[in-house]
Amino acid sequence: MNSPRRVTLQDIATSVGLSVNTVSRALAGKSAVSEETRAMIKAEADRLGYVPNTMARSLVLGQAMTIGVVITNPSNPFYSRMISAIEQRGSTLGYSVLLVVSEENHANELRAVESMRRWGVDGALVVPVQPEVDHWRRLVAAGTELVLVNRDLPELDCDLVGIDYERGAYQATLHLLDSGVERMYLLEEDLAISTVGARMAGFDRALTERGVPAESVRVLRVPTRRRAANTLPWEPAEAYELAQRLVADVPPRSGILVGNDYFALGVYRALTEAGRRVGEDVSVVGFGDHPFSAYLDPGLSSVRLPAEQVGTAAVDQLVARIGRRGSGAPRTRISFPGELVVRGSSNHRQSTAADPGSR
Amino acid sequence: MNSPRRVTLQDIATSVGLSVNTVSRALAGKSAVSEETRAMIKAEADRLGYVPNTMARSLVLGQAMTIGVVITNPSNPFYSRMISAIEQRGSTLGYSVLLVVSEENHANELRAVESMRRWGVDGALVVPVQPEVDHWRRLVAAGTELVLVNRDLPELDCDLVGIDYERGAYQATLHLLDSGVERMYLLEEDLAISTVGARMAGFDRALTERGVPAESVRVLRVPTRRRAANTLPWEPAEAYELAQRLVADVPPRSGILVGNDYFALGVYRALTEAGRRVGEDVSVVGFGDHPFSAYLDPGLSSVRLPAEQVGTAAVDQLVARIGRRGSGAPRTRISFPGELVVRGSSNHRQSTAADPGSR
DNA sequence: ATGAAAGCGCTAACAA
DNA sequence: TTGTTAGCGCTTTCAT
Repeated sequence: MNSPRRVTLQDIATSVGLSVNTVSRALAGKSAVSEETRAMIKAEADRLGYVPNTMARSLVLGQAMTIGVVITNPSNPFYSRMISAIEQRGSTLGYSVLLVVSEENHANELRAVESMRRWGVDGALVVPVQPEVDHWRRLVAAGTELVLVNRDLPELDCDLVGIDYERGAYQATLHLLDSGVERMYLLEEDLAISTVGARMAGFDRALTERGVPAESVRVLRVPTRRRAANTLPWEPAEAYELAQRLVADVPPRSGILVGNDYFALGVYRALTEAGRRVGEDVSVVGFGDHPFSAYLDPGLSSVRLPAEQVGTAAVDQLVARIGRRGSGAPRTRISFPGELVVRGSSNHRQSTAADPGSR
Repeated sequence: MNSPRRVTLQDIATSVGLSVNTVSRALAGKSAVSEETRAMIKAEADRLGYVPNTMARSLVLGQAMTIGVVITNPSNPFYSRMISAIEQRGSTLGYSVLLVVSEENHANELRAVESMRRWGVDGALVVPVQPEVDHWRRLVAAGTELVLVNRDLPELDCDLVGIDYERGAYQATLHLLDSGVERMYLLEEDLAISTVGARMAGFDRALTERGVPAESVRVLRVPTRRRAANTLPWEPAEAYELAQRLVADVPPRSGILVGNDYFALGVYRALTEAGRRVGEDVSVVGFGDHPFSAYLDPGLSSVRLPAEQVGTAAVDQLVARIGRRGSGAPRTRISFPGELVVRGSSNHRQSTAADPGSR
């Protein structure tokens, strides 16, 4: 009933009548062991069910073989897909993943830093909550390699792997204007993060380029207060309420760009309830191409974000950093393009819904 | 530039001119230290920026202070919410989370077991992929406490924390029949997992209870093959294709119960394209109450699943087990009820959409 | 090719 | 109250 003590190198050594050292080298595939002894030792290790103790190994080697992952909100499909990719890529490279969820909460980030330091993780992949950087600096100062993911922290001098939101927003805005939109709205998250700024910049650039007058443009921030402990920070409900108030103002030939597809849900409902038809007199484009977006009616045009690529590249970047520990290599910034997927919500010319197979 | 070596107990000891042991006890809050020395040591620890080395601590204590979490697919909102809850609850109780993502893939589960054993995690929270249990047995035999989450493994004698899907399906089916449905369809995942079986059982129970003739009932399995590496295992696309073929057959006053809300997306589209109106001549009810479900048009009725409660309870159960290590306490099974949320998709009597605020 | 010894950073038993 | 010793399981000198 009671679980037997874990098998150690010592157990194997005793069993085969050799020293711990030899067993260690045999199992590690080092050279200085005769092939027959090695085979013998391996067989015995198997027989006893030996599993190396990572903690002991890490302690002596001084490397944890672990990367810390600090995510704000796994319920965001973008992050959940990223987590999968990170974990898979990490394990391929021999790293385990220590996960901390910040829930957009600073206190949890402090907790994360604490945890990373205690474990002595080799590096951390971080989606930061706030512009504040002190705690991250502390982590870096302690010798942990840090790679920011998706959100940038200008004050922090370290690698970033993310998305080119500026360009994504630029293209999406152009697309809306090209499809005949005359008035533009931008609904954005009310968070002080780089992604929002980038999208706003791209939005502005497109408008300027096309000479859209300022009075035809409105930027609105969707409150991100939480309704309850278990709700998403980006509630469609918030966008819905905001859009409800907006709807009366929104003339035909309007375009609404929203910072994430959840917001589009609220906008759809507000418009539908007001008797407006999305994709006909009002166009909507979102960000993220969430799993549901292709299946809304009409299908939601959205900027698809390559979450897996970001996750994989982030791990690669981090592991590369770990490899050349504290070499002071200049910081790298990788950004992947989003891909605008056009569907019925912004397709004035053709009124049919987009092919769902296209997602 | 180069990161300084980590501060150890030894460093503090040298600095204050005491032994490592005293420093250890002072910092651990043990009794046998005078209050002034303790204060002095603590101050020095702070000054030097001491952070305890968890690995060293775990190695000597023989407990990893870590729980392994094996999840099939974080992109499922149910699991992503659960992951958050698990991580938060775990950290409250002093446990870190080592995450492995199986992606519904057996090979990844084997990898997970390997990883858990190497790290010597104190316990693991597992959403199993397959009925096969050998590898889990191995993990348990190695002394790791195991709690199954959401999906049961009848052959494995260990704790389970999940959802009462049988009852959820039973109630959802009764609800459909009560709203005037005469023909019933069940679209289920094509996976050999307990949740599917439970929902089918609940479905059958309701039908039997109401005396619905067998010829008025059809159960269909939605293929779960993956279209590409980055797609969800539960593609709305699969449900869509299946529903397309089904639509011609589906008479008015039909009810469709689907195993998860993603499937409902495909069903909605198929019905809409065929000119059928969801919630009028065909009712649909899903499972999971995903974030988008309240915002579909009409709102999707769905059985809400308390993911956070499941996650929290699972951690509590696991930690309790860890506390009474190998005491051979009989296995526990906790299941939380789902809550049917009725919206426009199954509300024949009232044709208006449900209040979106209700989610 | 193999073994002995030392030590990673920490805690626990036992002395003093 | 404090210090000494030993050891968690492993790897890495340095001998042999």
